[in-house]
Amino acid sequence: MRKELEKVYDPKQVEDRTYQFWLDGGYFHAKPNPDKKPYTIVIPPPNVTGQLHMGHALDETLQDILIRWKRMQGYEALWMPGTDHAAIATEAKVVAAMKEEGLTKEMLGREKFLERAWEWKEKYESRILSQLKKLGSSCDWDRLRFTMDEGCSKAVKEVFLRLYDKGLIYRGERIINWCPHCKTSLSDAEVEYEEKAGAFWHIRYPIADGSGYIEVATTRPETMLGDTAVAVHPDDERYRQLVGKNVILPLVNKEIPVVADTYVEMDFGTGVVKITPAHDPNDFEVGLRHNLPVINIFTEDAHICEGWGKYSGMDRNEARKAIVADLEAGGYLLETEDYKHNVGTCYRCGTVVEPRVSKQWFVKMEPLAKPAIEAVQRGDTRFVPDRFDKIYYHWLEEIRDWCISRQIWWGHRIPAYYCDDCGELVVAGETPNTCPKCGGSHFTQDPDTLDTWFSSALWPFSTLGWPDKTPELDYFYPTDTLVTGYDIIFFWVVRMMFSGLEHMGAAPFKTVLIHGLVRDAQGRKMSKSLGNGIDPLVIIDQYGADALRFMLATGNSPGNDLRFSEEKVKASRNFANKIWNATRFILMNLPEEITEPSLPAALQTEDKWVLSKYNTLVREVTENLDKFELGIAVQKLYDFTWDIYCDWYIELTKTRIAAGGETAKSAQQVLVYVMNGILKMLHPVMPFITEEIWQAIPNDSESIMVAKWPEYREDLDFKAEEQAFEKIMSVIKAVRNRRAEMNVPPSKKAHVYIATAFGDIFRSGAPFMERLASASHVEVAESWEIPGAVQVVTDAARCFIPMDELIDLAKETERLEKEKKACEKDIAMFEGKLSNQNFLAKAPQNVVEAERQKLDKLKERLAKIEESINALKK
RNA sequence: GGGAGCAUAGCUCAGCUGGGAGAGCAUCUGCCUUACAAGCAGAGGGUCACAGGUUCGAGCCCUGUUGUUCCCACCA
Repeated sequence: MRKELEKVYDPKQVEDRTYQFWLDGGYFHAKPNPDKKPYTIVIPPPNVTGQLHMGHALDETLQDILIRWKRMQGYEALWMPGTDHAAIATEAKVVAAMKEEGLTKEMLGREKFLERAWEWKEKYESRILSQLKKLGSSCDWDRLRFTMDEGCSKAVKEVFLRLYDKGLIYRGERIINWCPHCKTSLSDAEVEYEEKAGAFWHIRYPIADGSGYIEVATTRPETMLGDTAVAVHPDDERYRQLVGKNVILPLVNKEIPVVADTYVEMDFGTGVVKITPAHDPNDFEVGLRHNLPVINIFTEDAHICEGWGKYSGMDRNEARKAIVADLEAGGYLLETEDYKHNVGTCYRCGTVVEPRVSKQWFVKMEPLAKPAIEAVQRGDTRFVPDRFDKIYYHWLEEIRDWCISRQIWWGHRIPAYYCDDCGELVVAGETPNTCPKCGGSHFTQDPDTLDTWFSSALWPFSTLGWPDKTPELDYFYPTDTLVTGYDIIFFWVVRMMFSGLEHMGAAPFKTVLIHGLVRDAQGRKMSKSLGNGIDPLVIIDQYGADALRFMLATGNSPGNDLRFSEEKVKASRNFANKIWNATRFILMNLPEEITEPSLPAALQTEDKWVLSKYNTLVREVTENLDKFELGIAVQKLYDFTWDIYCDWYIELTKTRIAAGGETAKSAQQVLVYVMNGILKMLHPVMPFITEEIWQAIPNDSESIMVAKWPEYREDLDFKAEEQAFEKIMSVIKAVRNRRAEMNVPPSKKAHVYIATAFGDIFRSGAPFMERLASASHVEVAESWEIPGAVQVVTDAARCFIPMDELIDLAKETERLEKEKKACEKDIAMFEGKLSNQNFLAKAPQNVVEAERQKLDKLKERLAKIEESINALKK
């Protein structure tokens, strides 16, 4: 007995059960298989801090579409899953949670803190994994990884040692970006610049010899405590005589020199810059050039250090106010102008970053960046859309050394050790036994951890077992497609590229498919602070995962942002229901003997029409997917399924099914065959409903997941039948149109007389016209003379519908005259084109031929309209 | 300061290598036609931002302009 389907598709009754069915079947698992070609995607590992948001939903949907499609095409398709420890973000969350209990990191100590962090990880990792499963993601869960698991940690350590040995990792005192809230250094990529309203304070610095003063303009008066010079441009006539003299630093009452440096722009501000090497990256450089002292005035949380009198202990904002007030009181403040400027903020917490001089670990980027640029230039890796390669190049060309050490506890600890006796630095995989310098035997490990992106950079090979030589690494690397948003090209894509090239000798992926951001209905970025985020799980609960996935995949093109709209989800849900009901129709009276999707020996015209259309669809959808045009592929599937298959073909089969016998059976076979193919092609986008239906109709595999992707078949190319059947369709459409214009209800049937040169085609199509064009009876002849009938004209036929009571002869003539005019206008356009010698000479032959055919059809139609007008006049 | 994207129906967006402008939603009309009212059959609605150019032919290619969004950049 076949399964009965409910009247309305209910995702809730299907999704979890179906997902479990797939897990039980082991369909997600991939392993090295010499008989198959590999296809690999590594997941951008979601952070263990968070939960699934719409951006993830989009990212995972695209990946799942690709991986399911390739799996069906016969590839050994591996989707490598995992999560990211998200160093700073997670640590901040754990600290915040501890704060509620009145605890701090220091109170707990490193070890206890890490225990808590691991507990956090377990809890939130399992949450996000279950959310990924709700979406239908077909990840190989047996291979689940975590950036801090044993294997990934081993890879991280190995990479650090290798780069250090090559001289590509070094430790140095530099000015770096410091987040006073997270209390750690940040890399350049982790700083976001925001335009903020500020002020430009003009301050008088008296010249030490009493000869007057010099006017300095600054946006950061509070840092003046750390000033160690004032700089002017060497060519600046105004200040030339002051270079080499000293000025007195107000409030501090200390003499500092005036130096000349080309860094200063003469025509900006006053042309005089105060130099604070400890708290500004440019000033730091100037300081190096002029051998200026570096005076750090801030604590790690951006409060003024001890030793600055009443300012000590103030945070930087309080200090600014106090210092400005004191400058004013002392007569040093000349002017305050409003000023907008870019301020660096921490990408995790939004706090204004404080440049700070400190000892950090760095990766030397130039030698790594070069091969990464070349790999894309060579075409080893391709961005889709390709405009992103410019962004990629630009960033790598401008790249500065990467600060990789972080002053937090949650993360990979830096494998560097310092001798307790002599301070000697030893970089090693584990604590050294003896100091190579002094022979001491006690060491302290560097307290810092690595940038979270240091481990994600290795993700495409660390997850496959590197540094060990595993069969997986050999088989699945390089991976095929990386799917990610443009917002993390710098953080992640770039770093995976140079890491893969450096350590594996090959770029980590062939294609980088870039998608945009998911925005809200008003086009705003979804964010926590705006509270406009939409929880994918709520949408799944309401409309089903398939509807959400379909919505995310459709009407979207690579690299572009996508606006989330519940309306579109509803439309997708309706589509799911449409397929569901089409299946119910198939099953309603499907004979038991049809047990597999195969075509009947004898095909009728409409069968060939639908099969030929279907065949084209197969070819196009596959081509679109090959080109990563997922949105277009999905749109075509939608159009075919709804319009061609449901609205036309199913309706056409009804007369045959009602008739019963062989004709019914063959229609049902075609119905099953085409539905089978539609389901396969829709499966990557709508995995749940397609599996559920697959199990209910005749199929050829135990799960649609492992069904074979449809292929184009020469023998299903029926161009002639397509054209023939479209003649019938045009008449049906024209009659419907006419009736609708006249407000004739479908229940009012009418005779239709068809005058045509294609008698056979129309005679065979008569039953369809009866059913679909409300014809009580159809008669076909070469010509008819039926006075007073409503006339409908296509290029292939004239139709007469005797509805005397409805017809207004004058109006009918007027309408036909209008049609005639429109037709003549079109003809004139094509004739113009086809009489243009240039067009004939230069346009491709097939285009000319196509235009000629269109013209011929129009002429046919015009002739028929004229006949009809003449008939009316009689 | 440099770079990029976008501008197409009332709204949200497709439109593949240039060949007579599309979808969903919304609006209007008529239908409970035994798969589906989450549906069916129809209709209206567009100077494809603007100005030039290339071409037999431009929504698509080139140049410029305007509007808008974003990325990058050390003008204190």
